[in-house]
Amino acid sequence: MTGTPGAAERIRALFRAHLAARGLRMTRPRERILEHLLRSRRHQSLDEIHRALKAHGVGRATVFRTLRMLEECRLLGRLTGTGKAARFEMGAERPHHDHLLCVDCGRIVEVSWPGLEELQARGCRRLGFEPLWHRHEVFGRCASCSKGRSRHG
Amino acid sequence: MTGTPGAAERIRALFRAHLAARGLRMTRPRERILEHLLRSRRHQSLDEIHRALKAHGVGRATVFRTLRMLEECRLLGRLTGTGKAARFEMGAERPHHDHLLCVDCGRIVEVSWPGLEELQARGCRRLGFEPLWHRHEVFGRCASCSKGRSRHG
DNA sequence: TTGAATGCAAAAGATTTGCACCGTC
DNA sequence: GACGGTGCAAATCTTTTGCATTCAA
Repeated sequence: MTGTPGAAERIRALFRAHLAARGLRMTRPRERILEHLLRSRRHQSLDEIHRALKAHGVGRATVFRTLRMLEECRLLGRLTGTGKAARFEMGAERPHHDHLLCVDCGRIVEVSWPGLEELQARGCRRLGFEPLWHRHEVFGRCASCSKGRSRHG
Repeated sequence: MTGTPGAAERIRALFRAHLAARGLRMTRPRERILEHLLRSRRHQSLDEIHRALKAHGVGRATVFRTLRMLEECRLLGRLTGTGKAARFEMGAERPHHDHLLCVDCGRIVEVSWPGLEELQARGCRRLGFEPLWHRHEVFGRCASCSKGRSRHG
């Protein structure tokens, strides 16, 4: 689910390194959360992740705190979307990756626009702004919803 | 505070039209909220706007509902930022307008990158995605915070 | 006069923390 | 034993709604 093979290993390693670097431990619940994120579909909310794991005795607070950690080391990205609860996705560290969100059906399409990233980087540089990460969400209608609309008015 | 002179008139007119179009009324509180947004600094939270107007008897719910209306007719934009409460700004209808948010000092810089918008439009078109609006927030360090950092380590 | 609009207060949601107990080094 | 980790439940913070009353057309 994270694209290139080996990406998962890399993410596991990076998270372990992040933990080790500050004297923290890789525990069973943390492992479960990470594995769940690596194997299941993207863009889940905290609540969905918790529901999927509570049968294994993983608490909401632990999910919350683990997600925060993963965000801190930039392995996890957060989407605001149109709704209220934030949604998460692994692999936010890979570059050139934005989102198109369909306001009709809720579908989320991921896009890579390297030219755009470059432009952004250049623009920041010109202002002396040091970019760390970004959030780029385009709201609109996906191909099929757009089609359905123009047909029916 | 909205840039070009005449922009305020235009926004007032558009809001009135939006209300009229659905049989709603321009009332005193709504006017006050709109005027406040037009004259004061951008990027205020619902709470800040309410605090500024409650002395005039404008309630929190009214601010909330009016902001929602302004968002609906795309006269108001919403920033998610890093914190919890959303921040708002008038004039989101003008194109080519993104945000750089300094994670150290909280400063928000507005930028216009027409090339970027164009690239985005082209990319959407290629996918049959019909863009309606977007949110583009770059998190990082502004020039002065960045400078301070490299000096001190 | 009539239906929309308002402010208040409370509900509903989402996020975050305190704490007593558990597990690992 | 010390210290981090955990789940639960409660606290906090934000967003949203119900309702009796007021107001604009």
